[in-house]
Amino acid sequence: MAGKKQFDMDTVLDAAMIQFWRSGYADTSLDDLSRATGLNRSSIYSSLGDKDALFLRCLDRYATRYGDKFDAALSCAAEDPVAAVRAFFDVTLGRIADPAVPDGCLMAQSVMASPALSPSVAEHVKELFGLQRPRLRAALKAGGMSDENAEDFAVHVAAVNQSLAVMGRAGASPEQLRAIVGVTVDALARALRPVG
Amino acid sequence: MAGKKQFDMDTVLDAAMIQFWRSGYADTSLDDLSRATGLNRSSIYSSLGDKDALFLRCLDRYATRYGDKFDAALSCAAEDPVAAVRAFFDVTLGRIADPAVPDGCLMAQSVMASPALSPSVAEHVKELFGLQRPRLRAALKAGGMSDENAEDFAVHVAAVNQSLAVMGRAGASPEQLRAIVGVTVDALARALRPVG
DNA sequence: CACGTCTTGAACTGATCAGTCCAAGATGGG
DNA sequence: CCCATCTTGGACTGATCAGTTCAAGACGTG
Repeated sequence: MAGKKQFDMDTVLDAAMIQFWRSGYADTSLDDLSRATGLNRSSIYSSLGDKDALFLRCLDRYATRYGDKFDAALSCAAEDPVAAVRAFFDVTLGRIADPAVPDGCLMAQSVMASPALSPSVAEHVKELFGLQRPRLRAALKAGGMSDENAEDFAVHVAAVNQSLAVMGRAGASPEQLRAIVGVTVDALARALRPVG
Repeated sequence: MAGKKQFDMDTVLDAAMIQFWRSGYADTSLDDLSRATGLNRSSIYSSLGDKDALFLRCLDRYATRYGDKFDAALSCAAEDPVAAVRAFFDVTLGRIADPAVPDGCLMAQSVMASPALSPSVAEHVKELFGLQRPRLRAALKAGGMSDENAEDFAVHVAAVNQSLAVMGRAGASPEQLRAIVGVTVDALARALRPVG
């Protein structure tokens, strides 16, 4: 049973991340994590640290995985900023539609639950959550938007993107989610047109 | 110490509601509720039922209180739908700015945490949460919007309104929250203008 | 003033929580 | 083949959870 690690770290971290994602920090017990990962409690502690440390690793994993996808979606912003934002939203819509992964958004629900988290974890959550806005602002400026408009649209798009997870968990249909982003994309296209 | 009720029901329900609102269902213990309301555990049980029953009463109280404010804000939609939606958002912005009341939104965070709630409570949360969209749709149609546009804007405005609570809890400034709604209000004004 | 009724406070129950500890045993180097 | 090393499983700890029970005692009625 021992002598060599009996598990694949990536598989285990994915399982833990999905567990936190589905149930949130407060409603995920170490028994849940043990069941989800297939690891015993002492293995979790010796390999991954305590619950807070594991949660932080899952948050970082989530932020990196989807952050990379968001960056890729926005990479064409200089040529076609509207298509870039559309692709940005598609990352979230695709994630919501993916049956292999829970509804909702680990970042959004962690932010909402932040008063119940330990202060250092709550701080980290807000930092990761705050990465979205500058990412969008840079893309919109690269797409030729004025500083002021880019600032406003960046925070608006970040807010709408985040709202998709909440609306999805509330039972909104894919069509309704598309309508939500449609209004924003139309407004962006209008704002980017040379003359108002 | 007894013979007559020692407390005011409205005061107690407000205190319980704010406790759930601040910390969420999972992270509010009966000891927390007892401390917040000033009532003993057995008084809570005899007067208000168990934790789920009390939570449902707090949800209804929240939905009614702010639902009435949203209705009042939208009451001028037939004459000036843009001003009505602006007033609608102002209800939420005012609530976020109110220091007497927690950040966030009891409905939004309960929806996000719904997989951890008992099924019947989760159902009720989604029902209450879903009241926002028809309210907005009716107002926009009264303001002269086409059925299709009213449908799309209703779900968009509901999503953006909900996102304000998340963004506020994540640390967004009042100016950023105003920028988020500004994009939506501008898009609405544009959509309502007689000729595109 | 006496008694039935009802609220209240505190102790209690069994379950579950995060975290610790240690013996059992598998592994790989010598 | 043997032994040091490390993972693993399961038992354990003390704290906290939701919910129950019951005696103490304050009120209103007669």
